[in-house]
Amino acid sequence: MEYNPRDIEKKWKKYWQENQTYKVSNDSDKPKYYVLDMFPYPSGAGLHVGHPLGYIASDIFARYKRLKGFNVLHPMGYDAFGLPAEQYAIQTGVHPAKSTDDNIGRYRDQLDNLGFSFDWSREVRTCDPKYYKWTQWIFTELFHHYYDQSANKAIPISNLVSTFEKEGNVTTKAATTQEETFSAADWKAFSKAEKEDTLMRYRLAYREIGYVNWCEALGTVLANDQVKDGVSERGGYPVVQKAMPQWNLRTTAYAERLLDGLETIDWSSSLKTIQRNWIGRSEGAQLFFDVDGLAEKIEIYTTRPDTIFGATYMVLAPEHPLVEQLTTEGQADAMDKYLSYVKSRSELDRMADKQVTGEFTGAYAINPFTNTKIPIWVAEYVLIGYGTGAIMAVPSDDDRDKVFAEKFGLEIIDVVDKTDYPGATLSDKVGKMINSDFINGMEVPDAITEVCKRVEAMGIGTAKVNYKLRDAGFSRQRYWGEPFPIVYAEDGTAEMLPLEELPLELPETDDFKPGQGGQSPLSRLSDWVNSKDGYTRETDTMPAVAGSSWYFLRYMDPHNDDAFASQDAVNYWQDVDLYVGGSEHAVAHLMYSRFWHKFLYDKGLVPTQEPFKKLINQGMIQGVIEFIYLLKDIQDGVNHFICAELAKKRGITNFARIPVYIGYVSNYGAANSHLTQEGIKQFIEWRPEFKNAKFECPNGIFQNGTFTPNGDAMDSQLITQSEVGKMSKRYFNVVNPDDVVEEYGADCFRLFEMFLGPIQQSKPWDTQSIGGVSRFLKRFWSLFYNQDGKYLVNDEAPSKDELKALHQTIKKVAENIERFSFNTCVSEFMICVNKMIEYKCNKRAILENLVILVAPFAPHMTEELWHQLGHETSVHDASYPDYKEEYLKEDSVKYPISVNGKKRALVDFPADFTKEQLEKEALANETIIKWTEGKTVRKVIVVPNRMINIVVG
RNA sequence: GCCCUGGUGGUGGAAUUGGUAGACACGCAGGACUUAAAAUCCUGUGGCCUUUGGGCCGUGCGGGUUCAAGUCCCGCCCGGGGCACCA
Repeated sequence: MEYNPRDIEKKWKKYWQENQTYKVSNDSDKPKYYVLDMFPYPSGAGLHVGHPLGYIASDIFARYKRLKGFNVLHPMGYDAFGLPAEQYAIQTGVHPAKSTDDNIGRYRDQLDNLGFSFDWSREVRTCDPKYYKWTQWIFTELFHHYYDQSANKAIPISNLVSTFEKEGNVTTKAATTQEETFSAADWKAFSKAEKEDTLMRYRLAYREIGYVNWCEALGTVLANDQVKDGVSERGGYPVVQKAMPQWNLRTTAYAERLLDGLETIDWSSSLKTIQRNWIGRSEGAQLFFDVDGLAEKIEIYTTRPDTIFGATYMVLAPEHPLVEQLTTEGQADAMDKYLSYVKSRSELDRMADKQVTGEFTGAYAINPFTNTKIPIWVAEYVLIGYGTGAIMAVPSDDDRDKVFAEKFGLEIIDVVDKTDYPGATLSDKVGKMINSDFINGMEVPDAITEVCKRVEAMGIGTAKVNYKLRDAGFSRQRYWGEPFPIVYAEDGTAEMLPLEELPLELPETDDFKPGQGGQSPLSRLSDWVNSKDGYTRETDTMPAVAGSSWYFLRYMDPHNDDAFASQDAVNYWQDVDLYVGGSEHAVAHLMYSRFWHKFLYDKGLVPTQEPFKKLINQGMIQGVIEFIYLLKDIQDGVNHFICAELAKKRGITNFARIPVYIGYVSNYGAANSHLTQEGIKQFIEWRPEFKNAKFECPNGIFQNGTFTPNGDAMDSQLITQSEVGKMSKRYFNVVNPDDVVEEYGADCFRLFEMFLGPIQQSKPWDTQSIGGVSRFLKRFWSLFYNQDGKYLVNDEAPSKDELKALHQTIKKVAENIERFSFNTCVSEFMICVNKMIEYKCNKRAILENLVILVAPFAPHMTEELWHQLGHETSVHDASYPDYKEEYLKEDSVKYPISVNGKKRALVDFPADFTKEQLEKEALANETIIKWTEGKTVRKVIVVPNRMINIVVG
């Protein structure tokens, strides 16, 4: 029998499907293990070879765990709501549901082609009403809860209402934007709308006026990344901030727990760091400065209260509400001028060139500790969105304040002596306090504590923790997303739909363009919007992160219509043991998921605080982009392409780089990648506008269908410029895994992707070495069948060497899988198969085990071989072999013997030699004597089973 | 600027706790089989020197610790990613 991957793979895929080999039960005595992939957004481009990298790794791991006796949950689904489908609908009129469904079909075929062990009976799609019913429900639950900082968890809002009825809001410690206090009597006197407004400031899902990027010309609201330099990325139309009521999630309530939780999970340090930076916790003090001659106080936030004696001026953000009031008559003109200058600067300008700018208000504040008058300035380096939008400036201990003070000639008082800390920078919190009254001589950390105490005693402020993390904007003015399960009463108060009325289904429409004034397309559907007597519906929809924030829980019990998942299912599967996905989701998806999960934990609906115990980021597989050079000067109306090599030689730089479909390029990715005549013809057929163009190569010119060589060149060689970059439709460099599978088989594809290198590393796609992996599979097969198709497997007893090679492989492969080093697993297989070929070993006792070891990597081929070995059940239901130490024992050990750290000899010694014997024999070795002769042996280091080092002097 | 990563042959990469640097594969060179090619198999393959015994150098650069450093410490350089007036 010959190794024919096409037939074998087809055969076993069918078998697995018919036998439901990968169906997983929630009812099992085995320990559970949950392996999850980040589910894909089904884009129109389909899967490229980069997508499966992580899926293959997780599939190998899932299959390995299964062989090790675990009940493994390994599901897959689709993140199916999203903007691309909606944009496609606007362009083509194809309903997003239809295009999404088509794309999913295509994805499914591609995934099936690779032999994954997904339990497809558990598939979820975020756009399925049966699924988003529960996305909507969790949202309503967020609405019905507030975050109680005393209990440190989410509590039903009804509890808060009873507290307000009894005590007002003075006793409650909650995550809220409510600043004014009120008594029980006040509360009772509030109107319904006032009460609702107040509660809104406590809810975990709340509505508030927010700002969106409104583009009048496009008639739509744009996402932040669609706005560049104050204009729309597409078309370059002006974009303004437009106020709109928006739903938000109070993510900030969980900031501390989101930060602390990172300590408990096994994620890469870089990922944790990104999340930590994003949360951006800082400890400091919030305090008030009096204004000279005015009743107003300025509230500031500082992480360095210890430096308050060096606070010689204050700065307000240009948008600060007190700016106008504080500006004196004499400064009014100057201030107006400054504020309009600031307005003229876009976000990008401000980031790009950090000029030191500012203007004096004319007013003075009183430093509460020195009681001196200090000037109040306005400057754009202070941001309204962080802290309180105002700072006390300490030019001696803050770089920005220092630069500012130097430019405007403001006083600088040194307050921290850092002479004991050479190398410490200005921002390091170290040093001894000077010029600082009662804290003089204290170390910085002690001084911070001391000043905080004093601030609180004086009643001018409190110690406070601040976060960079912002609440999550949750409204999108789009069609293709989850509708909010909300109706508004005539007085504008929001009411959540009860569970019985969920899901609130997305209404049908065929017009996906934005509605009036940037509203969602849903706003046009007045029958739907005006739901029942005077109530109107929310027309915005949820963002794509909504559905992906909890999908991993739905897989546990995907068809449950009474709960997002049953408590039995959730308690059995608990959490995700291994999560594999790209690091581009480092912030949004992973932060929201953790937040939702913690909320569900507070409600007692999930048993763990963190959803993803271990997370692996797979690297990106990049593509090679092939460019040809088109000269920008058109002569005689003819486009002129020039070989990249010629351009370089002649120093030509005035060209446009035109990406070419990589299928036309010969030696794709190599230094001499080029277009032959055939390639140029294909290119012209693809881009007919270049039909008459001239293609100039060093060896001739191609034009109008013919190649005119200089000299005797047979074919054109238009060198293309190769560049590593994203694999993307727009660079025409997407490689479809189906094509690779067609040529080499899925098993080979899987093995090859793993063999490329460590899973976390990014690398360009290069099939040059796929032949090595393909050869390995054929060699493996050749242990079972010879070239004439004769079955070779026998029942002879394995030799010592064979057993040793096998058990070494068992040990190494298992260890390598456990540490996600899949590339080295493939190497180990190769080493083992090479040895077995050398030993001419066709013994069942060896091969049977080897088949199981390879099964997670090459599931189809091993299934065939397993059945050829006479088994009736699937190899994927076998048990992983245990390695036995006894087979690995060596009679002798090869010792490198070094003299002064340099290896001089390699000698076999019996494995049971003692240290003394080893030392004696090493010193007696002929080669070693040559190096030690005439010198004194000072020391001999013997590490049993490792090496011997002789120190001479 | 700050934080996180990584830097090893012609190439992808290996070396798990400091203990034989370059496993495994690609590529290349030579050979076998063949009329020939493909496929397959075998041998060699870090650089330099060499009297063919071997020697010297070598993991981005410069120092250090150690009997021993790709691995640990200090100071740089370069690539990738994140954050970026965060008080």
